[in-house]
Amino acid sequence: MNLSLNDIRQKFRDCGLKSTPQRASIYQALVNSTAHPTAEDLFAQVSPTYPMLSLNTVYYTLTVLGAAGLVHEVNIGHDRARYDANLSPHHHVICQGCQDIIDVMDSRLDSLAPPTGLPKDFDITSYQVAFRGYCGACRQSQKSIATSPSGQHPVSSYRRIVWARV
Amino acid sequence: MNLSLNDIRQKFRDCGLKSTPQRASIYQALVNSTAHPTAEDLFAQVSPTYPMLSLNTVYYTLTVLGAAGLVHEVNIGHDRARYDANLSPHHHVICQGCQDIIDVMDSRLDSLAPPTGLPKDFDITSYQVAFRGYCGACRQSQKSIATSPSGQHPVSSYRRIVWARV
DNA sequence: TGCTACATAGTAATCATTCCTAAACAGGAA
DNA sequence: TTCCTGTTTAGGAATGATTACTATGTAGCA
Repeated sequence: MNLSLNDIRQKFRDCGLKSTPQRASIYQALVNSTAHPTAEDLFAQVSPTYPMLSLNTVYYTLTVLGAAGLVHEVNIGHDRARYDANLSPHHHVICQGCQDIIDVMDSRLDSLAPPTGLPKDFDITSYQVAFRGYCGACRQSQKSIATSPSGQHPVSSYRRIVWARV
Repeated sequence: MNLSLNDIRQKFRDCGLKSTPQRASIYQALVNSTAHPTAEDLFAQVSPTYPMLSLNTVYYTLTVLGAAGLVHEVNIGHDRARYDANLSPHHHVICQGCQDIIDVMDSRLDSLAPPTGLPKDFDITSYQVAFRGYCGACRQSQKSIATSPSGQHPVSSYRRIVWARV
């Protein structure tokens, strides 16, 4: 996207939000990213400019921006929250290896019929398609694990078994 | 579904899993539920029968069953993991009020075209549609908040602002 | 310029989940 | 049937993301 700080100040004003340097920087970092960063990612990105910045503030800012509708939380798992300032309708492709998220804007996905068999009084407000799979790099490393000479399945390391999320 | 403990023992054997009473009970509780319970829910459900059961065991069991492909994790947010033993292809409707999840089996959703604009070497293995909205009960309570005489927006309580997940 | 409510930062608390360890047990071998 | 071995279980401790609390700072309005 690439909004200037001035654009952002204006946007905040339009939404009735106070504009502070920290808040603007956090939002700018998010708007200018397509990587769906975590709170920690944003913190790391903005920290050099605002060394006193608290991770707490990042969380608070994301909450406020979320309530204002400027930011969405992206669900790819229960582990940690990732954020997105892309407000145009879109969907996601998630690599199950590196957990990278790629935006998908495919108009064919924008008009799915509401599902059948729901309780009558259920009110659908939005939907999203999450595609899962493996990016090129992760397919490579998968293959090398599958054919590794040891044949040792990585499951042995206690708990960290990864399975296909649904 | 309603599998007997014997069916389950057989299923475990087929998958090369040891069958223990705890494991079978946890799996049975999950298979017989459509509520997509959390680990804690399952723990609460099985605990009366096995008072010594540890929540730890529930997590370990879910991990093992997941690796065996008998169980899937359902993502509706980053907060806590919910589980599903329904292996037939299906999608979900999530109430943003009570966080209830309803299974949707609508064959029209089972053959979406792969999205355009992906890197060539990305390998899509599955996808899922998540519909969001509000169930009848939650629509009612929403309405009563919106028209409440105080007009107080619930945002005031510090951090717990809930916004539409994407 | 001064006031006031909201924002920030620091620290502490919370809570789901994972890790570690010793004891118990399932399932195959003798 | 009994024994052995590796897996499973339970308990307690640790981790890590997120939230809560609180004092101080500051944006934006009068």
